Amino acid sequence: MLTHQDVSNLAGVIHTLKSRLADAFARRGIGYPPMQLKVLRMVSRIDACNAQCVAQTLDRDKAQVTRLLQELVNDGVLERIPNPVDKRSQLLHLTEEGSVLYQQMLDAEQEVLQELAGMLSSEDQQAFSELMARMNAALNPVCTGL
Amino acid sequence: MLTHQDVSNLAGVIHTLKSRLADAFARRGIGYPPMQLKVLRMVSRIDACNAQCVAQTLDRDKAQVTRLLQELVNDGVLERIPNPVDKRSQLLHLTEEGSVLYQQMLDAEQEVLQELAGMLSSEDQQAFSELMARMNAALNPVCTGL
DNA sequence: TCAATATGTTGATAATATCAACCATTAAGG
DNA sequence: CCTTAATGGTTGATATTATCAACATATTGA
Repeated sequence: MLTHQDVSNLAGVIHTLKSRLADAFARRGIGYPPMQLKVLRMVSRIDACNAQCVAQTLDRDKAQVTRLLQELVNDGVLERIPNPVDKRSQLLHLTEEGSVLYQQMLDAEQEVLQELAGMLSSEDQQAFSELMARMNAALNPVCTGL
Repeated sequence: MLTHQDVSNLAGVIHTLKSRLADAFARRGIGYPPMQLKVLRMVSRIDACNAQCVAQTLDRDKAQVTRLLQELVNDGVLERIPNPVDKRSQLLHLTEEGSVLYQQMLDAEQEVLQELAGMLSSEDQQAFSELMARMNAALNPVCTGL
């Protein structure tokens, strides 16, 4: 039986992790909010990634994604290159500056993950990992495995 | 070993559940966002609840909580009654109208929880429940058990 | 070709969150 | 007591995340 309490606990965990990630960004002088890490991760992992890919895999509105990408492009973190096979879209990729930033964000994230891992036995970590994969795959098939 | 993927999956689950809860609210004509369910739950569960209690148990900024409560009080969902032992704070409680609304929200939430539960074996549900309780207790000691 | 669809942008606005300044009350220590 | 610090709450300003509708352009498919 699942109860609201389980979901509240889940939300509480995310709430805390997000806030700690923002702190870890701030400590490193990273001037972006946590969402931009998700965006950069998609851009860096998806081959021939365009805005539509980002929106779909993150399950976010395309208008929101447009604006997130615009900020990163304006700042020189991402570049848009014309898509040879579709003039409507552009392919996204990290600039050199963007790669450095992305790595800093990953370091910050790693720090937070370590903290979290330190609170759980390795059995719990294992169970958590498998459960989340199953749950997310069931709820959100598009977003899995990136 | 915990990875970003685990946390991304966790976040994806919450993202989807929140959006489904908003839909379930809309289907019932509930004109409040999901956050207000959290607020009403705290008010209804905490004995002699004031704004400070809500802020602390939800781990939200007190300014945010002030505004959430204000909307509910203006709409007649909540009442503030003077706290006899502290003139700075007021005790919050649901009006009759508020109790009806709260129950509708719980019904909507139950609908979403059923959907989620339908995707998991009862072993997974059990494991999930225990794991979330442990993780949230570790990360966020104040918020547990409400 | 022409209609439907896909990609992306823009405008408007809602929902969630953070921070600092401030007021009134209470608590704590001299 | 009296002063100072801490607590509970409000307000203003702003950032972050999210949603919806309208639009422009390009692609696809009948």
